[in-house]
Amino acid sequence: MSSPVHSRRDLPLLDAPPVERADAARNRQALLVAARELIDSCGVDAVTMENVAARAGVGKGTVFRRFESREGLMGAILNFSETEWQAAVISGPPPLGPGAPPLDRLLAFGRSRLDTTLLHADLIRAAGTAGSRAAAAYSFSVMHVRYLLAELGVTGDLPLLATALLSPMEVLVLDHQVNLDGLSVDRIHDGWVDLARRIVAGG
Amino acid sequence: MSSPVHSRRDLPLLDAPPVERADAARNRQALLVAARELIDSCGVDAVTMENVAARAGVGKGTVFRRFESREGLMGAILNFSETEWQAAVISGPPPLGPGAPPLDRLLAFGRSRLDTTLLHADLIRAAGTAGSRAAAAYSFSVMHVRYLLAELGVTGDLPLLATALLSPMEVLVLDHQVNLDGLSVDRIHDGWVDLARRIVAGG
DNA sequence: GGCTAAACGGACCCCGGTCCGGTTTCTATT
DNA sequence: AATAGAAACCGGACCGGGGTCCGTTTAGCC
Repeated sequence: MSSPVHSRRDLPLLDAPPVERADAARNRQALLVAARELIDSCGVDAVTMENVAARAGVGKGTVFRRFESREGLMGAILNFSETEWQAAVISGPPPLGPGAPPLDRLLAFGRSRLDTTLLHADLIRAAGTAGSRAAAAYSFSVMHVRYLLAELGVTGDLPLLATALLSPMEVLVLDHQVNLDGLSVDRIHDGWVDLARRIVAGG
Repeated sequence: MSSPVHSRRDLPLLDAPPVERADAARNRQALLVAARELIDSCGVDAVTMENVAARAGVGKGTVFRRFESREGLMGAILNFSETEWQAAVISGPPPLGPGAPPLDRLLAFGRSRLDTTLLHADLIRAAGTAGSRAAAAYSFSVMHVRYLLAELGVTGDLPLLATALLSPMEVLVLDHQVNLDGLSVDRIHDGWVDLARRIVAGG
């Protein structure tokens, strides 16, 4: 059935992606680069699956095989940008990073997340479900806020309280407030700080 | 230039919709009915602009002229369902309607909004921007919560606090919690009550 | 070099959205 | 009441883009 000697590929070791073929990996890179360039030069709307494919010199089918859907592609690009931010939260300088008191960290997190969301608004919107939530970014935020709340001695259903702090930062909500209600970013931020204060003070 | 006697149509009286022609109104009705039937029998996904048009016995262009877009059509249908709910909030029996203490009303509002959102989840999602927000439904909710908060003596940026209470009820958030995180509706509700408590207690 | 599993590509389908020439409704006028 | 004219409406051909499919090619392994 099989030889007594196994090459390294024989044990999947439970790695979810069972290794990607070289050409596949090359194309994935090329596609990400092509998409990024398109976004930078012509905006998110110019990112057509056919455009991206053509620019990367591959067929349309390949884009879908690598990224599942347009949203998936956007999600992948977004993830790249967000990783940087996550690093700043995990190991950057205080007060966003570790080293400052929990409350300072929480407030810094709020401001930072607010700015980042607005900065990537187009991308997040285009990434749909794979955008703010589901993707790594969201789980990470929940985890982090939850941790800070615990650190602050807040008791209760922490995951839900974290959601309460995070959901007002959803693109949809922010978009509405900024573009339709005409609220300033500063005011929104102040509101969020107040919300955090009330939640923390609640014990 | 014009006769000294004016028929009633001569003064627009600032009515936004300058009156709809009879056939147009008839088609609008027919289209709404057709769409509703399609949703009830085959689900939201079966609501194709062409399907709806065919079932209503009109051309595709007509659907777009009446409802602007698919999202617009969904929004129109949704609005219909939501009107009922709004009536219950404004003038229904307590504690949801008037007559109960503000806190009771607020909590009843939370539960009711939660259930309603989940009930119409498909529709709200399909209505996109015209769904939970922008549409009448959203502004109404903000206004109502704001009013109840004022009644409860809460001070601060009331519109933002209202948003803080409303944004955890967005379909996107709820969907994620229920379908991905596997949270029960009751737990989400309890969490919301706790959130309301903290916000009100904050003064 | 030969074999298999995976990747490739582009033709194809479906649906949302646009457009414009023909038709219907409404009002004013006789 | 009949009619003329214009504004509004109608329909369906048309377009672009997301997503699927399958016959063909290629990378990786023996």
